[in-house]
Amino acid sequence: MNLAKPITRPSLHAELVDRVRELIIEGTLEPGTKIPEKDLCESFGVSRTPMREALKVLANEGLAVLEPNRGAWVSTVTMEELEATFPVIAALERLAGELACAAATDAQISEIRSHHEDMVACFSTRNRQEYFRANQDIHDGILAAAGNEVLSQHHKVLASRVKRARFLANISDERWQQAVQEHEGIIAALEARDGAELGQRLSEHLANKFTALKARMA
Amino acid sequence: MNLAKPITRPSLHAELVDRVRELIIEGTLEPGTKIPEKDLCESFGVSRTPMREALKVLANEGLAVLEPNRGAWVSTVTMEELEATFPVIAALERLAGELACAAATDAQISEIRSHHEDMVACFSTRNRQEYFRANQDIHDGILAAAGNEVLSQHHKVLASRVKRARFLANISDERWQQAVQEHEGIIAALEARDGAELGQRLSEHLANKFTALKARMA
DNA sequence: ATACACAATTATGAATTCATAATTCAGTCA
DNA sequence: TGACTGAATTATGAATTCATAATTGTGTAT
Repeated sequence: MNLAKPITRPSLHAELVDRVRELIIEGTLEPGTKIPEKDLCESFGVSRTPMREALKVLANEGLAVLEPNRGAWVSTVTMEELEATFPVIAALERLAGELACAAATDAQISEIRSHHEDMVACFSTRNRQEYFRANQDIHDGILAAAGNEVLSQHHKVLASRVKRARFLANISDERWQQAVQEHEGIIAALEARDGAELGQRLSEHLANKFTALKARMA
Repeated sequence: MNLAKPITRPSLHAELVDRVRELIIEGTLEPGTKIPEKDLCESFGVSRTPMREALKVLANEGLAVLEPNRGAWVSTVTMEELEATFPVIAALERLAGELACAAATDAQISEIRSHHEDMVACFSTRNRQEYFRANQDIHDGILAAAGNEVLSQHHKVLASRVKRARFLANISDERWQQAVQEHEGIIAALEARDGAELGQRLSEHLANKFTALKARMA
């Protein structure tokens, strides 16, 4: 018999990991600030036990820092951390590009193209918010098309640490234009299913993004 | 005043994460078996709270699987997981090779060479145990020489998931010989500080290792 | 006022307790 | 014997409690 899927209630701590992670990534909990354990417990209507379990997991992912006897803090985003993180993301995206060219379905590729076209439209109206969403959809789409769950997981963790850097959005129009052009090349390589080329372009795209960021900071 | 470092007692859960992780990696806790929460608590002389916090972290790393209301289990090592994991490790080692060639000190390089020579000696006497240790020292050394903490962390998590596959040790003598030769090339590229070459060789080394493993399994 | 000492308060780490779900086991019936 | 039922036991998830560390607040002396 196989009438229905087994009922699985997600545990509190797993739910909290996702919810609090979101609060950190989208910036409601700001880098460098204390994570108000008690307040969060009250907001979510749970006791301290599952919340503290969740904070340990988030600390392991690098989004929180636990100070002995002083509680949990949202980790800061330092230039040194970004300097170390970008190349790793680039390496993973390079692999994702190579795998995606081999494994993507035509439907996946055309879906990625449609995100690309959305993104270009957002660029023409300089709609930053929606541009970033479309941009992320493209990169997520390539990861998904690569069909490697381990790769996706690690990329997600690393991307979450970078995304919190609000100043990333503070891009010059010149660099913005360049980024859109790089994306044209990325889409072209994907549609040609040229894995080496796509990997190369994705890697360079990340490197350029970081170079621009550093220039902007200095 | 700066007479001494502040005293920091590691929290129980952090200590437990490391200790239980070791039990899983070295195989005392076998893949697919139940993690005896109560017994572990008694062995370590702690209550269930910090142990359960540790298990959540290990589950997040992929070493354990939590089944709702049924406790924690050591995750199994499937061929599908290895198939997904090896390319990611290869991508990270490729990056490590590139960075190491640029950043390694001469002392680090000569230390890696000495591990290499140990390894060759172990090969000549077919000492599997020590060979694997020396082999790991080489790869860890390259990661350390790369000087990228984010890279090291993610490599460590992925490597820990693979290391538990006991059958990895079950290598043919032919493949073993080939692996030693590949290592010669790796050391040569490192000493020449040819990053692209080293990255390429490390990546291929991993790919060959996995190909040999698959052949052995089939 | 300002710096300090010390009590009161609060937050944290970890053990314990409690309700509930899963498992084991004895007893019953075919 | 072997499958089923339901009580007893055990394990799990989560709340609560408790000891201790950190912080805050108040009074005192300079």
